Amino acid sequence: MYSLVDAPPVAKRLIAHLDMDAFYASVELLRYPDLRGRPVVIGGGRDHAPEVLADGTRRYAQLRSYAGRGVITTATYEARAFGVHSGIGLMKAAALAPDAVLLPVDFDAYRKYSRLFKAAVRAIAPIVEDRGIDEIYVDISALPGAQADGGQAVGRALKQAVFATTGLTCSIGITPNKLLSKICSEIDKPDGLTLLTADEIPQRIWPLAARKINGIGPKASARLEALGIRTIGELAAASPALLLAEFGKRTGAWLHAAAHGRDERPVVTYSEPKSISRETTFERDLHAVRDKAALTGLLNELCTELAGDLARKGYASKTIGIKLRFDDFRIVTRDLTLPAHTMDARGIRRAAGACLKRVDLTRRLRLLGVRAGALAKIADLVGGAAAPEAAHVARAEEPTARYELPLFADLPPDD
DNA sequence: TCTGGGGTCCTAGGACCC
DNA sequence: TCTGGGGTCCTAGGACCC
Repeated sequence: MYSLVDAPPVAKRLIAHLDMDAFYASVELLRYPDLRGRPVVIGGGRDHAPEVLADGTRRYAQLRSYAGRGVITTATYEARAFGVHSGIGLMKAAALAPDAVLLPVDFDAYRKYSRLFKAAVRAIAPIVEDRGIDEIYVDISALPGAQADGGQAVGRALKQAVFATTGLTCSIGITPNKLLSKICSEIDKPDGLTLLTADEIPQRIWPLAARKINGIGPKASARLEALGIRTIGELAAASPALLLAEFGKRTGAWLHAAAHGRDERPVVTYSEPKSISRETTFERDLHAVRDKAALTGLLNELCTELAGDLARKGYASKTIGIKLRFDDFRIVTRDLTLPAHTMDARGIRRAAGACLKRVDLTRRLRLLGVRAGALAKIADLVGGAAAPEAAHVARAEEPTARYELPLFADLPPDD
């Protein structure tokens, strides 16, 4: 038998969630420091970049001058004071804050700063899980000194390193798991550092809205509200039987565990992509017959871009799908599993065309997308003995001469 | 003048096989 | 003739996240 008294202390998990503050907007402020302190929103197309005047000063586009279908990607905290936030349409935002500055999105710049801040973190704490361009989870359990102060010093060091490398602030939550850390990183935004232990859950987590739990979205929170459950504490107090009856076995059990702050998911440092896609919303709604040429051109473009993405990332796809959004916002998807993996624009285009034929295209379209799923690394496919499917890879060089493009045709006019 | 683009995961039914 | 089930793949839709 082991003696519990003599056993070495078991290291508790300490997980950090690091979230960059108003990331895109903050990157833009590095470039345009004269905008600091002003309401600024990022979004829309390419046509509202600042204009440099003869005297070297810049003239920025104002939100009131925007016309189009874009949404806000990020807003500075000054802009958020007007009630504008990510996700809302720029037209609607213009009504709320007409004088706010509007800047176009520049993903290349954001990706650059994303790489920089993640590298700064990894230099201190190598176990990092990517959660998109502006946030990460970090397992700091085994870092020197972390157990002694619950991660306080490590958290400060991470913030300091991120700021030193990028000039940007972030907010960090440090708790025993990802679920709680995600909640805590938001508590003291911007530039916050929030530590929480399991025994503090009732006082600090339970008063929060159930919607704060990552995974409870608008639908689930509405269903909870219908049950009289608004806070995480009320969710924790709800009978498991009720949750199971309302949400099913899996989701019901998860809701109960989450409300009690239980989450054993590890920090995952690498995962293979499951799908790669391209989609575009048109400037105006298009009709399959009347706008056939435009739609065909856009589809070809999307397929070509998708093939480029696959090639660049080194993947081939066995399941090609399309996504359509109609003028009434209804979304339809179709997909097709191929006999062999492909990475060829023509092969993708052919499969997308076959998918498209299975959709009623009477209504006008707002969005068109193409997706490549069931991915395999090209190296695994064409590689050595461990690649039984090698013979079935459709190469880009393969002739596809017989293929023609009968898309968006053979349809009755709608008016 | 509503509502982007790129993802993941889950559910559920039918086909097909054992 | 009826009854039974498990497992996997494919497809479509939906919730949710950044």
